[in-house]
Amino acid sequence: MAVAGAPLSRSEAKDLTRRRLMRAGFAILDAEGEAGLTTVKVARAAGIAQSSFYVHFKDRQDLLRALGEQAGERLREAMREARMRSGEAPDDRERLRAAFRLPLEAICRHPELFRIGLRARHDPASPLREYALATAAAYRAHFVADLTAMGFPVADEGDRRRLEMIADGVGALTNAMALGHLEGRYPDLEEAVDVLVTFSRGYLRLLRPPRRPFNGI
Amino acid sequence: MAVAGAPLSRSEAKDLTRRRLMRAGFAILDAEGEAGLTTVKVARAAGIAQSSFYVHFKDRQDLLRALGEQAGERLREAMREARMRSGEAPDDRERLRAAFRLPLEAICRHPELFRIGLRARHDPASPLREYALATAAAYRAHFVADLTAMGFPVADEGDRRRLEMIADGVGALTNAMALGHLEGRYPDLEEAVDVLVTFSRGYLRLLRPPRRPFNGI
DNA sequence: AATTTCACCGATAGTACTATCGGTGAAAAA
DNA sequence: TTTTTCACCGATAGTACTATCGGTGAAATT
Repeated sequence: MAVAGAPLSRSEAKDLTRRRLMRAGFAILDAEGEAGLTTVKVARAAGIAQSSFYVHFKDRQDLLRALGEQAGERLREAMREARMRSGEAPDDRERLRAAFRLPLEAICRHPELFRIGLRARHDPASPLREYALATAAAYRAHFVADLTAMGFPVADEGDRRRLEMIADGVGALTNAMALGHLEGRYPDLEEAVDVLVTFSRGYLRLLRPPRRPFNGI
Repeated sequence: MAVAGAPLSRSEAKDLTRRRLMRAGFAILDAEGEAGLTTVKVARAAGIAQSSFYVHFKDRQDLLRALGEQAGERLREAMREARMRSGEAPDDRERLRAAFRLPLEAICRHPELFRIGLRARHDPASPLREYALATAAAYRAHFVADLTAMGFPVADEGDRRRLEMIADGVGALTNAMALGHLEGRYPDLEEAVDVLVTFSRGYLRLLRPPRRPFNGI
């Protein structure tokens, strides 16, 4: 807690208020869904008048847009970092587990962003939808890159599509395991990693010898 | 088209109107999401006055409840039927493919119910949520039963949970493939079946010899 | 034939929210 | 010090929707 009232400049104070609005927006979105996010609620939660909301955002849609953008950025950043770190594992077996564990941990570190994205992805009316789809696409691209680096055959259009489908499947599996963990059904994250490894044995049979050093899945 | 005005009894006419409201409700829910479903729109689409909506449903929530219930019933029924039919295949290989193909086809026969359920499942404020969760649970139970029948080891609590997790994963994979197909990314459903078979090779290694005749996955 | 029932209608009260406007005081600029 | 800027406020017009009410006519019942 602050010792005394900090001497904030005007722009610093405004920035702080905006951040409070964003934080309140995420909390409401997670707890009550998109329909529950009103200018009245978000302003009250941030400690300002409803009308002052419009000092920071053009309208309600503008806030949703900003929330979607930030959520997408943060999740992609977390996923990117997880991918970087999966290369640090000592051996192939641990590297494979890390390639599954780190994204799961990244998701569990931001459960509200994950849930919000999952919801928005399927809602045709959501302004957040485009960001949710972009995040899902980035996730898929991440797995496609990993599998390609590991020597997954991509000779023709059919191979290419199969690769996309498998990457899509790995994403869906990861989401399902993360959701089960967040909902308390799968208390041990390591068991979730086990299951992902089990499924992966199916498609890893398709690999050719790697072209360049193993860097992920 | 009807040759002339059918001589409907009063209760038949009322039933018809109610069905029109339900049909309109599904269409709006699919196209615009839950927030887009208003008594004004659904009544207009069904060709009655907004106030007459309340002759058929207690309130807006009551309609959503009825829609959720019916969507869940229909999807579960379609899935149950698919499961029955997967036993008809000539050999083990075809039986496995049928166990993946038939649920996919069942989903693709009711794309709007599938999308509505997918959305509601993640929305904390949705009255449809309970039905979506029930459908997902039934789906999981279906796969659990199949795997158990095939000889999946269930010695302790850990085995049991792993089985649940794998069933959960198979459901997530099926949904992902169905969604990709409905969105036009995976035009050939047979390729989606291929991918599901590929993933299944991972967990089928865990099987013990089947206790009773193969009846599914 | 007389009476009752009821699906439907238009009108409207009530509610919740969005977005705008003019005013205020303290920070920032002059 | 004087002037300007601007984040914030309360008030409120406007919008969209929910749910109720009394009335109506044709079907159903008597």
